[in-house]
Amino acid sequence: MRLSTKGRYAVTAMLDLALNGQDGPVTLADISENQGISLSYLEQLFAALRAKKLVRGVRGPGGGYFLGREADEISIANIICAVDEWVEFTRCQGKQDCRGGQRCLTHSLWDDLSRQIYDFLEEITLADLVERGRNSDAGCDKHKADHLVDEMTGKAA
Amino acid sequence: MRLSTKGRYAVTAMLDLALNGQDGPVTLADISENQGISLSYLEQLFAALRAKKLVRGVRGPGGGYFLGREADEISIANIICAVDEWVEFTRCQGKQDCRGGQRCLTHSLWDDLSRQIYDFLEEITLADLVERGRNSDAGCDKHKADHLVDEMTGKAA
DNA sequence: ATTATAACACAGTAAATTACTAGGGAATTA
DNA sequence: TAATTCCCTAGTAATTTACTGTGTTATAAT
Repeated sequence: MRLSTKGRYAVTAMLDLALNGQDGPVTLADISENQGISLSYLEQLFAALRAKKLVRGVRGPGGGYFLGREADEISIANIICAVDEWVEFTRCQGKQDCRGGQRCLTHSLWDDLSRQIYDFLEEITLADLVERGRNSDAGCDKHKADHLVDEMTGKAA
Repeated sequence: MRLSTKGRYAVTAMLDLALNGQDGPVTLADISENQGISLSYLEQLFAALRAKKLVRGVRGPGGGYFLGREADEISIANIICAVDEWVEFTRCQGKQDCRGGQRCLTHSLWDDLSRQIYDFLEEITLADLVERGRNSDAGCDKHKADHLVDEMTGKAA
């Protein structure tokens, strides 16, 4: 599993579609404006999403993008895998020697963990996130985010 | 949250420590050998792990590294955050305008998701993984199976 | 038909990150 | 004293990220 800012761009863009795609397609220009991502980079990301049928494009004036299927049928794992190109888990899988050594065990453990992370993200759909956003008054909870950052960086005791 | 091969290197290295650090310290040279990571790159990673007190170094002959605390007190999130340097979640946190617009909502949703992923990885400790490895006879079964398949299909001479 | 719109496509590129090499030092043990 | 191992810094090739630029094609409105 791989989770980077590129994956975040894809997820937020798809969220944008899920939120605004009810009445007509959403243009990449809109998403670019909303999310602060360059238009051409979005086109690159959407080429990958399109290839996995996660979005459907409509050309011409009044065109734009729709979700490729219902929001509750699109998992976060789907989105991230589409743009973040799956990386092989371990090195010893193919050629390498793996005669019951330490290396193989740690790699096997990593595979298990990686699988767990994937399963976790597979369970969360775009619809889940949208629904969650509706329930919490959310908006721009800056303090919550700050607190989270503090926790990560070990500043908060 | 950010999850890359760098994070994987750190986690597998820490697993190596957890598995082999029972009777004496483990040298980076050993880990380098076991995991197939360059020594100097490991030193770079361990500088970060050391800074977060996740490992403790012992110099001189017979030296090496110990876990900084018990394996059940070290979460996967701890490890990944140590080496993968936390990235800011959204762009609208500081300066940017955030007047309840679409942008802010999607970013807030991403924050929620990011939080969930963190909490998930915070719950899994090194000890959990080691324990899991002990229960499953694991080892190299997958590779044994692969080899079997290869034999069947005549790939292996 | 013409024109504007927007997806679609591809090439190039600056910046950042990854993973590594090189060359030392400092602490510790034999 | 010598070997070992952590520790530190600087440099760097390869890759990825994120973006710019320049188009072409499909469609809708005029």
